[in-house]
Amino acid sequence: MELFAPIADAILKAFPSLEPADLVFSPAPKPGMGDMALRAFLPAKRLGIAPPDMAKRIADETSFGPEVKSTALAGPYVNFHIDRAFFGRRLADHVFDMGAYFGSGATGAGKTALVEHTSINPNASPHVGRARNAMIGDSIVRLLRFEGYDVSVHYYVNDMGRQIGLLVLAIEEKVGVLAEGAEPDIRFEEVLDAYVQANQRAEDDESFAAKGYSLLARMEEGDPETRAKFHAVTNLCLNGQILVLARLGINYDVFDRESNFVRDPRLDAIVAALQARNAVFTDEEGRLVVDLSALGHTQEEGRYFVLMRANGSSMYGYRDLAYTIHKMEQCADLNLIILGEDHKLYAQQQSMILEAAGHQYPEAVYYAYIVLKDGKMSTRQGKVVLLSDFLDEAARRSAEKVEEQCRDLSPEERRSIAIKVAVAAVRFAILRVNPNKNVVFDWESSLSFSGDTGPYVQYSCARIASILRKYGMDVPPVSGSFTMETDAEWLLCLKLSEFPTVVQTALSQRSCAPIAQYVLDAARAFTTFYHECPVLDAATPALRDSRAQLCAATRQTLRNALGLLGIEIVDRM
RNA sequence: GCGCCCGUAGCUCAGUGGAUAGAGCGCUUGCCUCCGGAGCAAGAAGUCGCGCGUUCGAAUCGCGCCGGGCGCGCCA
Repeated sequence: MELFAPIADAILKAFPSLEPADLVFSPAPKPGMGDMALRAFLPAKRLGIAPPDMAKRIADETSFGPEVKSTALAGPYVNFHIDRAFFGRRLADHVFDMGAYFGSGATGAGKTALVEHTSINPNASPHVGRARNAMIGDSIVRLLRFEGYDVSVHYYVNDMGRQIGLLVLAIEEKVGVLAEGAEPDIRFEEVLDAYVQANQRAEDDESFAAKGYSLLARMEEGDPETRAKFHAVTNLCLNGQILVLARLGINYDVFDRESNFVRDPRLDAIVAALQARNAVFTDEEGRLVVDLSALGHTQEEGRYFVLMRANGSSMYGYRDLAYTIHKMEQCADLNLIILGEDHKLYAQQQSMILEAAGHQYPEAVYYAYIVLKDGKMSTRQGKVVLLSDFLDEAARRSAEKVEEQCRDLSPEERRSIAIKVAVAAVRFAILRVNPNKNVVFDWESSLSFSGDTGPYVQYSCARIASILRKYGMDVPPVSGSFTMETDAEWLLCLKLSEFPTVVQTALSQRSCAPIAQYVLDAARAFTTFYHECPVLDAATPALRDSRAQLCAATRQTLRNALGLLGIEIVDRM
């Protein structure tokens, strides 16, 4: 919010050639130096004078209102001593007015967005590496919705391919022939083992691998019996995956099946467009190959992109072209896809091919992998930490804590709290790091409940709830006066006022990591306030009311910010 | 080899041109008759990978190295 708009307006009145964006306010390095500072660099550039001179002119030539008590020059900075209570009142009013929307810039109002994320192969229980995609995607979805976008969340179900063919064979050997409409007699949790075994066997046994290919070929021809087998297996896996992801609060609107895009008529137009550019050829072994150098690709690496095998079956990347066109047709405003960094070249190739045919590729958001201490995870090799195991352990640990802290609550209430705390620990641990950094997975640090963690922030909220319970009303009355005595109160105010800016930063970076960082800063600012400023035992009733309002404003801000991360606040924990 | 990403305290990470580079974990020392100790206060710990440049000013921008991750024609 423009907390300092009254000050900015006064300066703009004195210097009409300045733009509002030139006036950047920030906290002073130390409260003793001032309540907040204005940097003179941008205004100085605008007026073509030296920053220290600009600072002096602003201080001298602006007629400030009574909310400015004094100014002090410090080189290129103007430090302000202001009426803190005036701005505290302004901040609290604004937060209460906006409520659940405090922080939103409403930049998506009237717009639609389509986000594809997760899109795990339906072959086994998801591991925590895959979950990074889902959590990043889900948080971006929450951010876009907060900004007012009408968002549709898509999950691409890769229900084709050799891997699935092999899995079908392996499961049939285990439980008998898969028939149309019948549920396979195998639990979701057992599929990972079957998948690992199937891949191992395909490596060792050529005839088994060949059977996988021929099953895939029948699938692609549209053979109804084969389709039923594939669907039986992929549905089992997809349903299992959705349940695990739902535990993290991650949900989807649309499931798009790859098998629906096999013989898509739109693909013919693409090949025609490539032919017109002389960018596609059939190689000596009969494969249909795109030569991207004809489309402006300059490197030798990634120059060739195979669309179809010699036996006439299509590659994943071919079917994906049709799917992308399908998505783009549905949403013009903002079309995002969350991809692992290993897909960068692939996405570039897809983009070039589509552009050659007059289409566009979505805006890609990349993330680096979560790796184990001894290398990357691999579902195919069974070298994974399963998301469900990870969540179970997080829930077990938080339940232990809640048991000892909340004995007066019912078992159901305690369970609900324990789950929220576990989700907070897991989501926060993943989301707080910059997505393009590798994360080395470590059970202890990602399940920690103390320090820079989601539960630490929830704990601040629980303390606020506790104070407000004793204070006696949910939201303190908005009264005309506001009282503020300490630096801690003021610094908390400043921190809360930064939230809308942080949301815009996250939006432009397409990352919720700044939100996570912000939430920690805000919780720390609150904790300092909490220790230095008694609320219920405040010296005067006016101070007590003001501090209670600050508590409520903090809780609203934390609730909104944590919501973007998919973390719920709790009143008890 | 080529392309993209990363390199900041012992460890995990913030800090996308501005005041003395900040947190957490771990370590040392204190703090629960005091609104919740999942917490707080204090201390020790840094050639911001290395070098050269741009700038009044660089952890931040450019170039070159070094180290790590990912990718580079019939996997998805």
